[in-house]
Amino acid sequence: MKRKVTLKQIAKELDVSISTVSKSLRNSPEISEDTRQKVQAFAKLYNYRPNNIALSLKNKKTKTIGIIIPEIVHHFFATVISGIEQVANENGYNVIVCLSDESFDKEVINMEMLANGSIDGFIMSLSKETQLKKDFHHIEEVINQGMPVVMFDRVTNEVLCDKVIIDDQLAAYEAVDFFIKNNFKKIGLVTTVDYVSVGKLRTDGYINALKDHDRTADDAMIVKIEDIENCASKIEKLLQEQKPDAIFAVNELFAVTTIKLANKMGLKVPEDLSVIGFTDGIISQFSTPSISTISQNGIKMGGRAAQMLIERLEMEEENELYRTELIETHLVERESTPTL
Amino acid sequence: MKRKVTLKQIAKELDVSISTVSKSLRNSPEISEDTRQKVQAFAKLYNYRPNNIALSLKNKKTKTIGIIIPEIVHHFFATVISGIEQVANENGYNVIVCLSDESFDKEVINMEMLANGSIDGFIMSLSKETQLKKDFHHIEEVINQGMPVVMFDRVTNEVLCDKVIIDDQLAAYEAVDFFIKNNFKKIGLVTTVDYVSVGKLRTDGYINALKDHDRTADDAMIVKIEDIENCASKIEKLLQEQKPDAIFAVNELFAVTTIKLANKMGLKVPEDLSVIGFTDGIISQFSTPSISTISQNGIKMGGRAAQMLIERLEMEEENELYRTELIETHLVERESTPTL
DNA sequence: CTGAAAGCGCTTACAG
DNA sequence: CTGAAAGCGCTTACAG
Repeated sequence: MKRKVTLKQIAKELDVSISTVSKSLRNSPEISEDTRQKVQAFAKLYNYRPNNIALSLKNKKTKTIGIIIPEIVHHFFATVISGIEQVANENGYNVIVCLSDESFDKEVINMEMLANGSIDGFIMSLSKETQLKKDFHHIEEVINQGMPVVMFDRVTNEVLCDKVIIDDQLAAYEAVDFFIKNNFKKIGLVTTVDYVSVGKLRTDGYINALKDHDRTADDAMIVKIEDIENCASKIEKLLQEQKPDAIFAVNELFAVTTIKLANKMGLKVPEDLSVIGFTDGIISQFSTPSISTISQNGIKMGGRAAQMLIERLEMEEENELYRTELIETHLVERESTPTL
Repeated sequence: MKRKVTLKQIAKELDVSISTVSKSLRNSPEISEDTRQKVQAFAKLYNYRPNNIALSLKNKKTKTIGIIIPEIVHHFFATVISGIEQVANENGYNVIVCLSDESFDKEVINMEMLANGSIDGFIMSLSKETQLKKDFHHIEEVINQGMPVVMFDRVTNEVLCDKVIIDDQLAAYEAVDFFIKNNFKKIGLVTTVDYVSVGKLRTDGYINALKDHDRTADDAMIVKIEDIENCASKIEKLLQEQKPDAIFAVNELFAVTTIKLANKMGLKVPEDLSVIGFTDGIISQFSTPSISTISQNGIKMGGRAAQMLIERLEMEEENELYRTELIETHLVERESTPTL
């Protein structure tokens, strides 16, 4: 076992000072060609690499980004991480990932843990519980300490910081508009409870689309789901009692569940019922029928979030001007909507 | 903006030494009740938190685990991370995630980056390219420097370290055995190229199961896929020319693709063709028909890997005795196999 | 051209 | 009971 070698050890072996070794390795012109070469050769031989932790302490920069997301076993969040990773790596940053499990307390604990010097800035998406409580002290505090935060997807207006989102309302509007333009009469909505920010926005988009076409949104056509585990009965009821000819679902899981339930009831998709989901994930692609959906490019979102954070980290002066970037979406037509 | 406060600042404010502050906060009995209280009150007021980086440098422990995986946009790996996270957090560790993107070079770079003091140990699964090249120097080196490594899923015998895997061969054997016992005659295999370790083992399991029942594995019944993008034609050919009544696929994607192709050819699953996949992921659960599969509990795998790593990190003396743990698997019967 | 000193933020053995 | 010193591994302004 050969432990990692330090400047100190090299200095001792070569009988020079630590400063000399350090400068030699950084190619300082202060040092004579001769010793520089000697030191570099030795360092190479022993495979010297500077200790990241020491550098972090010295520079007061860790070159690592903290990511806090509700869940990782969720295709969308996984793609976002992937996007962040890529841009981070290109810029010499690493990422440290913490999961809140949709819990406010875990979100707080994780943020505090990382905020104590482990990272340079955060990229995060709020947990459901945080959105419900509307308590953002932990985030405000971190920002107040001068640590930049970029929020994505599940964001809040109550915190001033950079954000990257899609236009959830518009995207939902377009999905419903598609149904209306194609002569669907009874358009149902399967959405989340209102405190989930993106769910609420998509619900608003649905309602607005109907309004703009002189239809009123009928509460009976709207199912709001709190807990994915127990969504079946509510959706079934909607299908049975209202007999919609189209359903807009605010995520993949709701969409695929709707299709499965429809199948069980003897309804064919898309012949008897058309379905549009949200988030172009693995389920939409591979289920049968494949599901038409609003694309939500997680890779791009993550990439933009990382760029925004890194820009802010490497900015000369502080800048109180925060941006909110929109990632464009579009409707991906697949088998769950008819080809017209 | 109130920057994070340090011991030094507290010491100055309170007109005591840094040592006194440090000891007070750690409740050292060396310090008088009086000053201890004073210091603690002040620290609380200013929300003092020790700097992780400074602690890491001092203790030569970062309390963070490095994870290197081929991809994160892959349900199985996401569940493993989730499992690691949980156990890590319970033990006061954070995780830093790097993706190799199936590339040898990225795997090497990421490992070197993290090995320079950023983490205490690795949990990793080999990239395809690494498995193809069979070059494990980067891993050997890290281990030689005294940094423990735990490999999971895609492992190699050529590196001595702790490992956590499933019995891929046995699991595949059981899937094929299920087919044989239920009187399927023409059992096809959709697998990866041989250099992917888990693919090869599953292929072996398939072959052994047939042999043990006095059947010979017919090469024409086996499709080995290099690149998921171009697998369709090969699978189609198998279905058309060999007319199998059952297919064992070594992952979800192969399984769902097989089913979709079969559907396109007018074959019904499970009536005309039974399919068993591998990895109990989101696709198997939500596709129509839902897919029978060998479960592969990623949460548990990740959890065990984290436990093994943490145990080794917190062990008193070095221990050259490495363990390989098996996570049990079982066949999850769903709609893609007939209920008998 | 080389090296001693100070410092990043902390801990702890030791002196007073 | 308190504090100065040394040290984790590094960098850099400064002295010689």
